[in-house]
Amino acid sequence: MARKAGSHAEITGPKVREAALRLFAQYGFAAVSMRQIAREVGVQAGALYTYTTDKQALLFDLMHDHMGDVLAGIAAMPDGSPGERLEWIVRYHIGYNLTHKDGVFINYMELRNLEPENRKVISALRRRYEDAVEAVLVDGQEKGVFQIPDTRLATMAVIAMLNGVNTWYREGGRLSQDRVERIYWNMVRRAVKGA
Amino acid sequence: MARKAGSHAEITGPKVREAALRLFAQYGFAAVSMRQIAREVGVQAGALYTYTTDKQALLFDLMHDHMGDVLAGIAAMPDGSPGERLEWIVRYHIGYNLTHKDGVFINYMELRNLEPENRKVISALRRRYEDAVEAVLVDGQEKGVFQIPDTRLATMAVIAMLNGVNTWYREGGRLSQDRVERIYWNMVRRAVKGA
DNA sequence: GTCTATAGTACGATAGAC
DNA sequence: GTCTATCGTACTATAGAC
Repeated sequence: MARKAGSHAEITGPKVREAALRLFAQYGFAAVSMRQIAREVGVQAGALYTYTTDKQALLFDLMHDHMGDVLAGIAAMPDGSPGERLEWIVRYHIGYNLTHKDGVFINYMELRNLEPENRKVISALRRRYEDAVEAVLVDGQEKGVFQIPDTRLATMAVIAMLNGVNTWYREGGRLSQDRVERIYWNMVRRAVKGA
Repeated sequence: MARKAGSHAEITGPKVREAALRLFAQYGFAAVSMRQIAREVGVQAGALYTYTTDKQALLFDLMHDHMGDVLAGIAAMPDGSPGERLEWIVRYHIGYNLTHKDGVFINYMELRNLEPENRKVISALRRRYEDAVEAVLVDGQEKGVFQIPDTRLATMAVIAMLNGVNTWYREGGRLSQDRVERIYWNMVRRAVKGA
């Protein structure tokens, strides 16, 4: 116990990632120093480079893993009618975002701090998520249960609307998460149905 | 002409602000140095401090002026029915955002880089904008032309949806700005009306 | 109003000891 | 695997000359 130096690979690795995720989300990638991350973890700055080749790779790995998680989640969408699947997406998106605030925040704030090749990778993953949402809208449109003038715009509109929840929702606030999900589903449902 | 040093207060001041706005929007406040701004303007770094007390004040002034402009715009909303006013807001919001991309971007990305007191000021101005939008929803609700389960959530949902346009809209792309405004108004209209 | 020069600090990353 | 020490660089902001 309490030794100052030793081998802690299984513990330190995840701690570095957790600290970086939290600090990047709070202050922004450019504003956070490697020394600051190290202090949070409880090691010296040099020790971080056992776990990441450099600061850029640390950011990219966090964003990449986040998108993998998001995509695995939406791939598990149950079968059902277009309406049922769209409601599932609304709830999944809000629920996931509220339980992974830091990852969500970084993934849409720090794209510009990725080097071009890394940015391409993350953008492509994000695009896959958008396509999964749009596929449900297209299906509903073809089946005649949705009336959507432009499924691409509707996709972007729905995602932006749902992302907005993270900017104001506070646990223990005026509305429960379930109530928020219901209200948003109500608005989305009406927006994609005929007038 | 071509003198290296001289008095250019009327020219340099605005140039500093324009350069800072553009660079902060592109790379983020924390990632941009005063030297970088100076290089863009064509002066030495020290000369910037004639126009701003420090980097923080430069950011705050840009954000503050942006919000003043936004609020002056929405204060000029014409009279009309709730539906007419909401349509006006949709078009104003999209149009303003697309013609002031950098200011919009900074104002919602750089809040966390403001010192606490400055942040309070900007947050209060943003809140005034939200309140102006909500007032229209409340009016329509009271007049029975809107059916909205929660006007505050609907306000946040509408604003988030409209903000999303800036993330994907490209001039000369698939859709004209007017077409985008129509489609978004169509979705908003349906979202706030009864099913 | 702008310049040059600089004080004082912090940064990312690496080398070598343990 | 982590430490200490450090290289080379960059930063914000200020002082004083012009």
